[in-house]
Amino acid sequence: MSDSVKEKLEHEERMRCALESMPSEDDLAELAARFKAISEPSRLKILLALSCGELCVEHLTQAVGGNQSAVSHQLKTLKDHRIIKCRRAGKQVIYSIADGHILTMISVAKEHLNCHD
Amino acid sequence: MSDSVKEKLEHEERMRCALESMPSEDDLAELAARFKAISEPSRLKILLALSCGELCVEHLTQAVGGNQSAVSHQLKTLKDHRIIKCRRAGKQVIYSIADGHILTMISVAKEHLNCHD
DNA sequence: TTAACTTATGAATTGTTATTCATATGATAA
DNA sequence: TTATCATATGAATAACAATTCATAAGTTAA
Repeated sequence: MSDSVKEKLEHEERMRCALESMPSEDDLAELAARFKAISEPSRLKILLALSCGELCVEHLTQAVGGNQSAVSHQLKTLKDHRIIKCRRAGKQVIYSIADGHILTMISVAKEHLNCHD
Repeated sequence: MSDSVKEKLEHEERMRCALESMPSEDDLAELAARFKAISEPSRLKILLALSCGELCVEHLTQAVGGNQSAVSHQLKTLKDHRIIKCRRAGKQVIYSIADGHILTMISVAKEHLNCHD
């Protein structure tokens, strides 16, 4: 079999893989929305801060250096997409990273920074 | 030491961690921009397709089911952020995932889908 | 139950990003 | 060198998201 024919077969095999393993439009939209929730500097800052452990809104506001209202909106966005979760402790609401997958993402992202580029 | 005092100290320790480990504004902006590049349904679709192996533009266009121009713009965005890379093979340009970190991200994302939520 | 504190929300403005269409560029083969 | 195929780009419109300000809602202590 010639190289170019082999290559063509390989490409077809990959296309099959790509088409078969493609998630549904709904799953895809949700996944994309979750990435988008992470992909905003202030919200990413919040997540990096939370990767050290749970924090209340006031502390998060200090950590990201914004104003309280903005941070609260950002927290809502992250919570709506189940990137973070929260619990109440008296007057305060304490936020934390929702699950291990998200933490892995944030860690990989951090690594990426410390890598070289 | 009372529990509430212990907790307060813990929070202060976390704040220190959060503030100290926070990347520079530039790094943060770049990281966020890279997440944003991933966080669009068509671009995510492209990346999921490429996680099966390299593909040319025409095949990618079929895989994401869009039009050629749109896909090309999306590829440019991904390439500009070094999420994907490309090589030319005759008339065709063949795209692939840029590095292992990105592939890990995509894999974690896929897992997340197959998990339960 | 009122005052003080912490967090959340709605609405408006402003800023960003995606998609489309038309066309340009780059590569090959006749 | 021209015709054809594959991909890229610019400019415009259309869709979306972020930030701010004002204010509301929950929680505690006096």
